[in-house]
Amino acid sequence: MKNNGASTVRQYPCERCPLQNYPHFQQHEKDEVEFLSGFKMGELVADVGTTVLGEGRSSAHLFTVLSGWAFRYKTLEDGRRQILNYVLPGDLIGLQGSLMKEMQHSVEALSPLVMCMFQRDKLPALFQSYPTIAYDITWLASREEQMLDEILLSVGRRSALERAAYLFAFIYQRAKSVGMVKNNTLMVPLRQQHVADTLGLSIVHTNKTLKKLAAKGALRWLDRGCEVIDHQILLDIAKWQGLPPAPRPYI
Amino acid sequence: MKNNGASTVRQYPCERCPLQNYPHFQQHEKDEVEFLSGFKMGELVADVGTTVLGEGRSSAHLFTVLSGWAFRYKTLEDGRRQILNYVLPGDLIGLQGSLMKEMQHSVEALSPLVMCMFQRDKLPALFQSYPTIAYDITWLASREEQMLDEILLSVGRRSALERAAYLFAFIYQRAKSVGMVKNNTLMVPLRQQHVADTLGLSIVHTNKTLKKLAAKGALRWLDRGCEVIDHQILLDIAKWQGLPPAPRPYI
DNA sequence: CGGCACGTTGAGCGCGATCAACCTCCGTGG
DNA sequence: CCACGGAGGTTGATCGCGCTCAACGTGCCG
Repeated sequence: MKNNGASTVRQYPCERCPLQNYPHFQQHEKDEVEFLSGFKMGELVADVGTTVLGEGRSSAHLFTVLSGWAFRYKTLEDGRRQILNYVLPGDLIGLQGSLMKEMQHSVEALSPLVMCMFQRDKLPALFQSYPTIAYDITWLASREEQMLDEILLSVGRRSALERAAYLFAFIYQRAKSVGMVKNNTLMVPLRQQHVADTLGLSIVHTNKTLKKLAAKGALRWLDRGCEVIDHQILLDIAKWQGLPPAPRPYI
Repeated sequence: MKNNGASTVRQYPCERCPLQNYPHFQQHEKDEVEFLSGFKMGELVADVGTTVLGEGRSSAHLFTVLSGWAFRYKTLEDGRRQILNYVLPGDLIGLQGSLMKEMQHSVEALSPLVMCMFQRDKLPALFQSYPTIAYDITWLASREEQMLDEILLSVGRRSALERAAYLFAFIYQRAKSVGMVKNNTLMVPLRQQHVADTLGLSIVHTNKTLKKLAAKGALRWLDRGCEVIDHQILLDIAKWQGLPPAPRPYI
């Protein structure tokens, strides 16, 4: 929950954007890259625990994550927290804050986070001059909505075990598409409290549910975070067929 | 769940779009209205129970609801259903299907539904020629995401009673902004099964929860659907401050 | 008239919450 | 160097919200 664990640098020019390396991502035309170079203000680096964007604040910026993990969440007045979704490389954050008056959710870093920072004011100009990029932004907003649909289905209608299995299967697939899976294994930098707040469960019951998943050989809980070992078991438990593999844009 | 309860007509020219009448909506410039006139293919009228858009199908169209109620939902393989959100006049449906390969959720009419139908193919042209409308579409997508965030928080972290109260307070506010509230009272055309599938509860428990809300004087359950009487009580029970009132676009 | 959709109510059960210890690890300060 | 405290994880006991089962009521439609 730190607020000052952030600093700005400029290390990656858009022509050598690290996101280019993933086959899942659609590449930009030369003129688009040029425009984006001007749209980009620099990079923001955030430590673990830093609140990148805060509910109620009006965000002056729009970000694309270049590397690292984060999560979006909301809280009720009495402190109950719901994690809405996780943020991985290539994901856009702060769009709501750029379009509406203010953010209605917060974003916190789960690992050291490198973000590409854009100027909110220039968004209308982007829509004017680069309709293909505007289309991509809309696509990304629509994808976020689609993910939320799935998550809501899960929280509303799956049992605790199914829900947990879905969560890790979902994260696994997304992480795989950005090269984070090594040897069919993925390290997920979550505390059990994060898992609980994602699934809408108590910590105690989350702990017991994770033990069951571990007993089935799907994952292993470690010192800090957990390791997804068997993706297929998770899919089976969650009765989920997985994400449709499709190329996706980024900005 | 009918599939054929739909027919097309063309009754409202865009210059006399019925949505113009609501002060909540931002009006279009003349040239935008002209373009939208060409983008619009006609109107689609659907009966109660008609599946307007189906999960897995690729939708050839994009719609704006002109009048009536509908809901978006997803189901698990074994039939468990989760209602994701409700669709009211001014809301856009089918955007996911227009941007991605296929729809990942279904939409069903809750009342006779009149929709303005647009051609999916022309969406890129819209982005090319009318960036302000493109911006509005992105705004609407972002608003849907924002609503889902709230709903997910509710399903994940609120008790049954709070959740039910939130649902009706939320619907009340949205309906009010499109002139559906008369005498501080709103008729909601839902069965208890819809409420249950929205809240992630069983029908039996939903029934008991609604009785409690009725006992507190917040609403009244009728033959077909229910009547929201006291909005403030709902807000109090849900511990919710309500939606920030803001002008919104439509297309 | 039967059949169906929808709502209502009570009984009992179980999933997941809460309470309460206790553990290990680790960073901090004496 | 150790003492201490806090964060995170583990485990058992008990509670209770919400589920399931079951029966019955009502109004509507064929």
